[in-house]
Amino acid sequence: MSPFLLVHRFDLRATLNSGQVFRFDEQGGYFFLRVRDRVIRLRQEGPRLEYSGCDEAFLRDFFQLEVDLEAIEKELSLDPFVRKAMRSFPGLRVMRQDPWECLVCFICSSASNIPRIRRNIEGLCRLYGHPISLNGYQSFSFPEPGAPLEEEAMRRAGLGFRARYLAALTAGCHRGLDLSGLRRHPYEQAQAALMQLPGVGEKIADCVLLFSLGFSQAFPVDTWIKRVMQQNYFRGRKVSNPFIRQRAWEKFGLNAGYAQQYLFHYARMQRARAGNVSGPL
DNA sequence: ATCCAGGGGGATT
DNA sequence: AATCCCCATGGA
Repeated sequence: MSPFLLVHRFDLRATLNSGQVFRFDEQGGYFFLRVRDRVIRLRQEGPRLEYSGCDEAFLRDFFQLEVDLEAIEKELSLDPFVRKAMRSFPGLRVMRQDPWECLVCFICSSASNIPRIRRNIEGLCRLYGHPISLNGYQSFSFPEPGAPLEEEAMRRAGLGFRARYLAALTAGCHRGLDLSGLRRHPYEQAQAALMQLPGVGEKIADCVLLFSLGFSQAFPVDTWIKRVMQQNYFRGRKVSNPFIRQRAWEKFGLNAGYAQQYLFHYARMQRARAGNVSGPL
């Protein structure tokens, strides 16, 4: 019998499916999630979150279970559209991932789509990780920060032009960058530091800032968010990403990242209902 | 600021 | 089967 944790306002399925993580599967009623060098098995029934492969402290941190979503909803509910999105997925949480893993995964996500991102990341783990397993579920660990990522091998694994970025990331002087240390910097500085890395522009930097470094004001603008923002806050006009981010901060302030996550998931779920399950990221 | 390469997948014809 | 479309980054 696995241990369990009582959770409040947490929706495991919505959270995992909200585009923050790629390394998970559902099998036999369980989610199998891979984080760094371990497999974690999870199942939620109402407030009961059953887990194995990790401890309770890990889950509380990883899924940010202490964050008061009700307070965030109260603030964001001034906006009717975000309120609707929030109420559709009340337990969707912004996670706190390992910064290195998050960075590499989102470099892989560049100009791609979810099925391919997942394949590419699995390929990386197969190349540079080691076998890991839990309860018969087998997988590979995530490459360590010092792994000798090699462009040609990654190209053969289907990473495309992202292979060059990843190779440069480990080959260059970038290895000295203390990712976790960025947490203590102001948002703009942390973002600028990430954007110095190969293959990291504004959007991917914001993903890393929001999903792994605790910057709740980060507002990654991808095409889905762009569409939603233009429709709802610019009367359908085409506007540049800087304007979108500016409007997001005016409307959502430090909760912009949460607003982004609900809007993104809501938009994708609506699209899924219309027929297309796996959209671009 | 604007245009475009780049690469593979999905949708469309 | 050929063609169009998509997309974050980076460089012109």
